[in-house]
Amino acid sequence: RWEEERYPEGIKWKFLEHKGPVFAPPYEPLPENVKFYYDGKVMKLSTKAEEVATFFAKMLDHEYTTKEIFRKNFFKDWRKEMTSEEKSTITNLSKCDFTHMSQYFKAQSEARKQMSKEEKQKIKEENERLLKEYGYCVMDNHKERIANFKIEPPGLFRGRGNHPKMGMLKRRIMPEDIIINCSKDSKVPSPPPGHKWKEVRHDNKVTWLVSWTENIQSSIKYIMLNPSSRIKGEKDWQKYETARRLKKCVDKIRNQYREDWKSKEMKVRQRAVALYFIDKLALRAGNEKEEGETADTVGCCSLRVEHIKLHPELDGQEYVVEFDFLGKDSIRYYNKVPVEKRV
DNA sequence: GTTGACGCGCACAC
DNA sequence: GCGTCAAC
Repeated sequence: RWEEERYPEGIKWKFLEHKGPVFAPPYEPLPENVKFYYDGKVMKLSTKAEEVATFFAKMLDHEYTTKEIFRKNFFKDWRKEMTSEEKSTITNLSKCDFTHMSQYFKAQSEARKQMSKEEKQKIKEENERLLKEYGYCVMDNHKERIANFKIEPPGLFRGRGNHPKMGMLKRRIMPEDIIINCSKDSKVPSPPPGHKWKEVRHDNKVTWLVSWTENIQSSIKYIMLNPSSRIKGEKDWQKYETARRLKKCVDKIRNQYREDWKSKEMKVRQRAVALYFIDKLALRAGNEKEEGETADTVGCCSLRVEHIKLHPELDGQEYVVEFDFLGKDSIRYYNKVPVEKRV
């Protein structure tokens, strides 16, 4: 049907109406009998400092709370949430004892498992109510399922692999952070009482309903539609169309890069070798990354000398390239590949 | 050079 | 959460 009623170039929809996001539940302070200890002594934390402390307490069993970078980043961000009094007392993370808090959360999760049928049913019904109210939108005469209408609660950033920002505080997203996208002729969702949206825009050249900027990488997060939606299905179909078009010209591309290996220009030869490896090994392209902002991972075009060994001969094979690098998600790629001499 | 808008897949809790 | 790619 997307072939029947296609939009002009770049237009994604004509009408869009939705109820906005569901925010993370507010922080509930710990019961008085759950204690935090500093340097062996009980210490009552302010609500803000306590909330961030609970994030750490919930992760206590994970290995990364022992990692230097994680602890350093966490402590720095935690201190920002403290009162000046707390700040002057709590100066060493190693003197902080979260074990009682941790035990409390374990007991809570046990209690949740032991909930009665009625209590579980109540939660289920509440979830269904939220889904019914916020889980759908109307896009061009169709009611569509939204993929992620709940905004993630605050917590500690982990990241994959050896991430320089692990342990940093992912702050709570507020209505004031939120950009609402909908059509001019739709009913604009209302922010929670006493709050305002950052912005309401009407951009039908994009598919998202809600966006905000996350504080770790300053990257934009979106609320978008479910794969069952027209907009996602159409895009998915186009992707396979691209693959089918590639099938028609892949032989030509392969011949071309083999020709380019012989070029006088080094740039052209390099590009041709990169393309060859992407083709042969299905490597990712490998964009440049900002050092210190992300884990040190690479793809084909960002490989460095230390990731490659060239063997004129190895295990009875000639011209072997040995790859050893951390790729996407810091997953190790290790491979020994015999190639043509010219490569 | 930077950033906005996506698609993908793993880990984890339920 | 992490990558790509095109638009800015």
